[in-house]
Amino acid sequence: MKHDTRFSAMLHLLLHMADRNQPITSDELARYMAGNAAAVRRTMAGLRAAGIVRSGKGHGGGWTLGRPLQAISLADVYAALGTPDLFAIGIRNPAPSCLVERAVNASMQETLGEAERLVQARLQSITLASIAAELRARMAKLPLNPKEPHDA
Amino acid sequence: MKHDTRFSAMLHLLLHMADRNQPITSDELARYMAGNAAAVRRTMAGLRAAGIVRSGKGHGGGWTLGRPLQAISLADVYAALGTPDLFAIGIRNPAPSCLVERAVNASMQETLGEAERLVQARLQSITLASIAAELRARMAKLPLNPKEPHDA
DNA sequence: TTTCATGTAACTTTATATGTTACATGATTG
DNA sequence: CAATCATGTAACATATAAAGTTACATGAAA
Repeated sequence: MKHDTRFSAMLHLLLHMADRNQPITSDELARYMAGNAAAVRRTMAGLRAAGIVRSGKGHGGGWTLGRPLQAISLADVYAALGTPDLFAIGIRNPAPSCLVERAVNASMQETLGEAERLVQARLQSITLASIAAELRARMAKLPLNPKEPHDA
Repeated sequence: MKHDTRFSAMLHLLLHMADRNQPITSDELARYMAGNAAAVRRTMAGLRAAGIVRSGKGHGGGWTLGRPLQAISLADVYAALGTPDLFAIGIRNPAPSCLVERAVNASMQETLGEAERLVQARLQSITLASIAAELRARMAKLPLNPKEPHDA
């Protein structure tokens, strides 16, 4: 089954936007994710509606963050995308009259529901700032590069 | 995103097979799940390879359970289907050179991985016998009622 | 007024489960 | 043995949704 990669892509782009004081155009964002500018605008539209990003037209236009990284949880981003289906598997008939099938549905829904709540709780607890912090920690461990002094 | 309903469908069919001493034909199973006999055979093929079901040709042929309900965990069934993708969402680029994207991937994989382990543990702990037991408990609560037909 | 960039609609492409058709294989029964 | 039944499997069609693509209108900046 084909994956929905919008969530992953948006997180990536948001972090790049945070790294920049200037607005970034859809074209440049599309290059970051090896994708298409129209698709960027289409997907980002939900984030704009949620106040996560802002967009500007014309010269000097493009996309900027709508609020600081620590005020954007992964759950915010996920919800802004319309809360896409989390699972690739699902029940075949949601309202069967067959009691056997109802029992199967109940069992699956219990398990998947619990997993979904776990994911939701995790997404709420992680902000873009957390990921940025982890990113900085990783970069500190890399071999010397011109920008950073050596560390432990 | 379209759901993969094979897991749900197979659980349903397996429980019906347990209710019957006789083999059930693909045609009848297809009616249970409002589906197609060839699709039943195709999907059930994996379960047969795993020893969960047996099939017989010709007169009196059809599908029977390969072992008792308590010896079939939901994880067995899931694995027999080829361990289909659990999540509808995924990372856009599994091996990016961009460090930002790597950090995003790591974060998502951590969360989804944990949820997947939870689901896997649950599926291992639930057997078809557990579901059948819950089903019997539900039926005991119903008003007395002669047999009901199945729906489509 | 020219240029740049978004906003959005419409269409195409792609991937995958599922539906469908067809026929070979093999088992049972008369 | 021959007819019938049911699976085994291949091949192709369909449906759906993300993602790619194209086109053009809108609006802002220089």
